Amino acid sequence: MDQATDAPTEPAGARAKPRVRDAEATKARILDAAKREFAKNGLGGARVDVIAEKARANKRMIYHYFGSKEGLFQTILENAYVDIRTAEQKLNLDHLAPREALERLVRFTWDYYLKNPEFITLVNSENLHRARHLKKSEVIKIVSRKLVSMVGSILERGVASGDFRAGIDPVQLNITIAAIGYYYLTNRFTGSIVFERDLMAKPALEERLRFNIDTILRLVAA
Amino acid sequence: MDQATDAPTEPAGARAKPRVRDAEATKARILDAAKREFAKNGLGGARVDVIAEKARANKRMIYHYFGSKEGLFQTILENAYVDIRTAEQKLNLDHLAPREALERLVRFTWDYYLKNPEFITLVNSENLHRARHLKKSEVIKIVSRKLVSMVGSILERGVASGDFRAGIDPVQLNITIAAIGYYYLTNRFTGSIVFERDLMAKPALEERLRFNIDTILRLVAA
DNA sequence: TCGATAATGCACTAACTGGTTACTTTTCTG
DNA sequence: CAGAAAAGTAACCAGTTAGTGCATTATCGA
Repeated sequence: MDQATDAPTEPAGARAKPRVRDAEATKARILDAAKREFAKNGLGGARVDVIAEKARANKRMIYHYFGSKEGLFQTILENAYVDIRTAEQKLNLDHLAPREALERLVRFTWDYYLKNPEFITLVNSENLHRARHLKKSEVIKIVSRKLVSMVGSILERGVASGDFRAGIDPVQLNITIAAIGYYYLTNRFTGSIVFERDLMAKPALEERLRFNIDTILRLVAA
Repeated sequence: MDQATDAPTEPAGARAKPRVRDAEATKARILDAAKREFAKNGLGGARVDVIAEKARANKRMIYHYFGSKEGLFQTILENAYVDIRTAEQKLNLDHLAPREALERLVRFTWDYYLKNPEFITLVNSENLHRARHLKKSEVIKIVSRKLVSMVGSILERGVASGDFRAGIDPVQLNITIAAIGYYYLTNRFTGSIVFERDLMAKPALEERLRFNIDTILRLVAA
């Protein structure tokens, strides 16, 4: 998706000819534009014409490559999940002390949501549609299992080292780690009104991250 | 909204004449139908014609009473917030021991989300629209302050009694209590796929509530 | 009982929406 | 270099959408 495809109008360094037509680049531009549009307006609110325009592509191309608006959404959603799960795996937490590993995971989850706000909105949109698209995906389950087992092994190591208490369900912990960051950020607009403070101000964000790390460490502490 | 208005075609007990025309009842039916539709499909996805039909009212009535689709949404959103905040105030937690009071609040929040799933979806929809409608509301701030001060006083009492540690921000605690329930329920569809278990099965719900109470009590414990 | 007012219904529209048909242009292969 | 295949375009379509103009009907106070 973010491969180094040349802009279609300028010549590449290696290739002599400028590719005026570049299927991969067009596809990538469509996916990028669509991710933004779906994130901004949801599946129902996003407009195919707008996506085509922002992708500097013809609407027909969207139907050529992705079949339908929903097909496009499904691709983007699947990519979004694979992206975050891949990034998590790269954290390499196995060689860290259990408490340190858990803190890193909480911090990563928070930072990822902050830097990729479209992930949250896409997931929200998918849940509004009762996970209709995700149901069809097989790759989701595979990458998700890795996350659960990752948290599971941190918990195990923590129990063995005496840092964590026993009997904690990795899935519940996983959900909680996601929840305390996700909720804060997805509801940042209503939250800022309800609590009468700018939840997205830098000090507020830093305070929340500290609070979240604290919450999780207290939750697992022996 | 849920006042005992007579169905427009049947005679009331006290009133002799059947009110063929009943502005309040029509309004109430529109609000009820709209709440369901907006919750099911979001602001963008909801259809005014469908709302009118389900409310057994003419579409013209919606524009007569609420001005626009967005005006209708705003009314429903405001009502939704007032409803939950009112229910919270009725909990009367002041005379309970701090730990007991906090557990009750976590339990109430969870139960409320479970019984009123449309609240979550309405809030999600409003955040997709950057709280455009909530911004215009004044009553929201008033009812929200009561919630924050309620949690604040539980915390104070807990610190005084030696049950809770000092220095916890009531707003952060509030957000966390909401988050651990809200996230689980709003993402129940994708969550059930990602974690390969039915998150809405009765034992799963009970387990989650127990886990959430535990999370909050450990978070505040001295 | 009458007339003002509020409630209601029908038919309409202008703009939009996802999706398609028919066509042109570029690229690649033998 | 021919011509097939792939990439790309513009105009269009049928169905939908929020919103309205206007006539009608019920209610209620005087």
